[in-house]
Amino acid sequence: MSTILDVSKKAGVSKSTVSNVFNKKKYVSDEVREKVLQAAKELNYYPNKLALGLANNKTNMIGLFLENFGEFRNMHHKIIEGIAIKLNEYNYNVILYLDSVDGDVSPGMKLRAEPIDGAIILDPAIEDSRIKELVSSETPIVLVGRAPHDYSNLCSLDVNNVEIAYQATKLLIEHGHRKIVLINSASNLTITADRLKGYVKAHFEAGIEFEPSLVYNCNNTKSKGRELAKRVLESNLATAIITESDVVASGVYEEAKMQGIKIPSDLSVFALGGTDETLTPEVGKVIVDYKKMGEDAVKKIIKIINKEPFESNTELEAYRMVKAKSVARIE
Amino acid sequence: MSTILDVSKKAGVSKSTVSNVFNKKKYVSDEVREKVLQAAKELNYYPNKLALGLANNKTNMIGLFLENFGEFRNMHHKIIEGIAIKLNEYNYNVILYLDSVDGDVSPGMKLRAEPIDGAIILDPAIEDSRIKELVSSETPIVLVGRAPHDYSNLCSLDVNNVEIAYQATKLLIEHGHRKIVLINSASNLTITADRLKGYVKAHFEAGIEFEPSLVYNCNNTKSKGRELAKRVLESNLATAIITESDVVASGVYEEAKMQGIKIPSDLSVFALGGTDETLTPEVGKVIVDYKKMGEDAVKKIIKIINKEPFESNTELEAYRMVKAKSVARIE
DNA sequence: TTACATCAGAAAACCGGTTCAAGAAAATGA
DNA sequence: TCATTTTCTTGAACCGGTTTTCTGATGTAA
Repeated sequence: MSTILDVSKKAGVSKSTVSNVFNKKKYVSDEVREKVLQAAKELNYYPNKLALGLANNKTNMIGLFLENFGEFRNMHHKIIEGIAIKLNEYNYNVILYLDSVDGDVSPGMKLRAEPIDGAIILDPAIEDSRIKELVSSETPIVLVGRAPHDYSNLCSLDVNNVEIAYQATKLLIEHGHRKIVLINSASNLTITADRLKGYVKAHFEAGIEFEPSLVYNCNNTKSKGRELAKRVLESNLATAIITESDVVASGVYEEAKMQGIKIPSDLSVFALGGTDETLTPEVGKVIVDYKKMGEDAVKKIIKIINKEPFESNTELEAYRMVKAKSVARIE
Repeated sequence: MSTILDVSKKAGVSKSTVSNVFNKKKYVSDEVREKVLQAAKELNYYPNKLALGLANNKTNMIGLFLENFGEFRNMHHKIIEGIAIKLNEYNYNVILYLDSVDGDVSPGMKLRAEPIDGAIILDPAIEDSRIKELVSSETPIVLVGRAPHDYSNLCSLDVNNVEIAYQATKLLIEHGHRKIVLINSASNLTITADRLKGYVKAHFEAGIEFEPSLVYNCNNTKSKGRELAKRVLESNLATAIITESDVVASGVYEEAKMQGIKIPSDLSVFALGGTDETLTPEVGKVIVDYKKMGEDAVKKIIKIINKEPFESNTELEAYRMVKAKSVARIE
């Protein structure tokens, strides 16, 4: 690769002049400009992005942080899609970071001086080392999900998960269910706390005692969902299962089929988060527009970077509830 | 953010000594090392990645290039997933680039001096400006898909799309079909040429004349697939449709439903590429393990970067054919 | 005691850009 | 014609690291 120095030599001018030709910050005579452009063209010159980033303290890169569970979920795919496409419009690129929420950082090894102008963090955890580190390096941050309490000043956007879990639980209770298992998300996430809150609230309002042993945690994978479903179904203690996503719900479906349990006649199922993928019978669920969430996250981070005014906490309406054939009335 | 200079001052040593403490390239006395580590800790110091990249000519970033059609397909999601997770194992990150295949580059504007150690390019086109530019900047490259002819020396990996299209077409011919529409991928892609080749070959072998008007091109989206399906179904000229993906197939399904056309009794459908998403009736298709493709692409690019020996062109077996209920015998 | 390695650490050059202060040449004014 | 301003261009410093070269202090052998 040729450098600005190569161009300047070839054109017989100084580095600064070449820089001025490209950045148009100072007036350069037509004659000199032509020489420089010609030289640049012949040498196939493009300014090195690292050097640009170092000099300008700006990289036009946004970090997207998601935890590495060995597989992505549909939700992640859609958010990545929304973010990447939207960032492209703003002439930014996205860097994916698959970091652990509770990783420890030793000096000089794992680095948090990343070449990014801002960070979008998915699945914020209650104790989240990623947030801690990025805050300490003063990187602009947008959280997709609720902020943990010690960082409630951070910019975030989310659907109202308390409300969603509340509505889902209420729906099942209204259908006569009393033993409702909740297969919640991973226990360290803020969303998990919110969902539990809604679940408990619905029970409380209906005068049903909250039974902690009916609540499980699951790190979002189909196999883990299936494993939990197996335990639940074998113990025969529930008439309904609320799952944290449609992926986990499909694990429940599979396990139910194995055990000859019919949905919804023997068991009702409801998924708290999902995309528009289909199961048979169609599972009742809350469909969230994750692509839009990603797009909105981008709009926010760009505003923060450009120091424009922005709404600190946005509650998205980007979801709708599907009351489908997987929920039956009992008694 | 504190810099190496801040640390060196605080520890009362020179920049180079701090660098040596972290890189362990030269012996530093225990006493001095302790002082430096202490200072670094107090200042919460991490080396700046841009500066590292500039000095070392190595960023540990890989560019993933995909074209921006406004939406990703399942295939893209899975490949991104495989690439991101695998790269993480090698301690690399991935940067997404949503560039146009035929974009033009003006000096100083669009840049191709990206901070990446290598590039993985999806959906290579027959005339592909991304490849051209990256080759000219001597970036290590892996193509996911077949290389265009003028770049046949590039490293690539792909399933055998000629064979897949051939088998699919043959299957339909064996079921008695004579008017088989091919809704192929976008006309500028190498995969499109390969699929057409297989389609033509099967016709030739069966002694059926190839009819160009039965071949359509489609840029991979459901809506475009549906639009084409409408034209095909209204003209009533086919007994079978081969689509380039299950996404397009689902567009065909929707349109068929609208027009009261029954699959497979009125129309057989076969998808050339897809993931394990389900349609009803299950569509006959070739399921490709795109996640594995992504992983293999990573292994290759890492080998190239590390100058280890590697296989230049890999034909993946990461697919299987599903002969499902969407294909019926006619006559 | 002198001669010569050895060694820890400092200083300076470099990676490839931007930017600021300053200088030379041209243009303007008196 | 000379002083002053304006216009264009340059050199040097800077961004934050690494690496090569250099220096001064110590250790060892003759």
